[in-house]
Amino acid sequence: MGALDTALHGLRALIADGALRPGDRLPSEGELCERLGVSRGSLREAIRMLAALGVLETRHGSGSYVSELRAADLIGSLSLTVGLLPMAGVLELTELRRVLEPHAAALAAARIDEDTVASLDRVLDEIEATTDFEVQSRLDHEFHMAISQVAGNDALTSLIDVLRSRSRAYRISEPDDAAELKIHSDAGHRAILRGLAAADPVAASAAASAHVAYTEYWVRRYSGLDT
Amino acid sequence: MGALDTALHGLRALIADGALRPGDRLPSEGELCERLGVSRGSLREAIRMLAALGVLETRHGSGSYVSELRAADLIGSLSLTVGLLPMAGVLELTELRRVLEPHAAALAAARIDEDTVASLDRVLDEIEATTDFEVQSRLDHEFHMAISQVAGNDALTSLIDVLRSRSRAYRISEPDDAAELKIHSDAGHRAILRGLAAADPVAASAAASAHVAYTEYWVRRYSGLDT
DNA sequence: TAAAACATACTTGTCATACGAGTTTGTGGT
DNA sequence: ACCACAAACTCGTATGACAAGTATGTTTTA
Repeated sequence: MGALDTALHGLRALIADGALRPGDRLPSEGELCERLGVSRGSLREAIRMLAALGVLETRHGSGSYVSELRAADLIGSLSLTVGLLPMAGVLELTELRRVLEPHAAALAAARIDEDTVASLDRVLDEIEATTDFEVQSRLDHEFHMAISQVAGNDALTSLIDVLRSRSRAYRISEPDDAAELKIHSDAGHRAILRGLAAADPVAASAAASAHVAYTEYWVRRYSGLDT
Repeated sequence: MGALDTALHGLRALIADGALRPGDRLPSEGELCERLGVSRGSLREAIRMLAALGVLETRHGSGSYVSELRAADLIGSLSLTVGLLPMAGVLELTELRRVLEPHAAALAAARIDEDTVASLDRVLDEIEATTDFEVQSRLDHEFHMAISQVAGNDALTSLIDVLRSRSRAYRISEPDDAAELKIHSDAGHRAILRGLAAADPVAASAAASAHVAYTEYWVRRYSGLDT
């Protein structure tokens, strides 16, 4: 087994065995090198791998720390890479959204309170009022994230966030298309919010499903992958 | 911006811009160092991060290559870390399974063919016949992965695999509990397969949902987290 | 006494160099 | 045409050195 694997599995074992718990500071690189029997370069490569996966966090001059190991954070580590997926992969992810977002909407409908409904209503007012694409995109993200947060599962929220981040990166170039998209999108948002306000999981779920399906339609159309 | 970030974003940009496509070999480390203006150590740390996330693959003596960038592979990179989640996180993931596995079962019911049904039937025969926990675990995994593969979305299969890998790691210590678990588990598997064989998405989905719920019951019971 | 300023030790960040290990390639011989 | 082999190239690992940032304890100051 190479030095990098030794360091990687050694560090992972320290966490898995409970010798290092969430929030703990790792021993210094020098001490870890001695204990694991690898050079500092190999050790640092292993630390970087775990940091990329959301398990460790390194602070310059202070040390490396075990993260809180929340499921949402580990899932969030995918956000760096989903932006690299080719179009075919984006469609696979959109299919996951077609399952997860309706589920989140259904859960949210059962738990949402009046204040949150009012808050989301104001967000939709803003979206409908503006023509700035950047503002629309930001508020759209805010709307959907708020819903999945109400659903109460942080891992679900993080996963939906990661999946949505890719579709969000595209923008429609044709003015006519953009206008059509906005009309349908605004209507879809209102339908979702009606379901939430009525505490009707079935209605909210159906509206969310239709909303994702409509997104998928545009992704296919602009990627030239419709069959 | 530090040298590591320079290298990381530089490499990512090469892929995002299409200068490097899936399967391509990266320039040698020496050349990349010159081009990006960082030392070899910093460059290697960046390469390791992308490798941990499933974007790059390095072969000793040959070079580093861009992976196929399949959504399933990127999601699979989580498998190294989900094993580190504390129990509370496992329950969050189980809730995701309660959405995804029924969905996969429903899709599979609409697409499965007779040969696959027969194959799964034999797998269940084996599971029911053996008392070896390791064999049961392996066949159980085989059964569930086959179903999600039939569903036809590799990203979904990979995600379910990652989520299941954590629950799979536990084993029931009490003999009486293990026997009870096996009886219910075997019955659950049969119910799922009946739904698939009948090409009945609703039945398959409901059976899969019950199966995951039962798993969650045991996870809660053995983690002391039931409320 | 309390607070601010400072010096010191410690930790991570980066770089340079060297050599071992594995792969690829081209060459020469059969 | 095939095989054997050597050379060149690539990644893997180790070491040493210094810069940059942080934490801590001490000294100075109000």
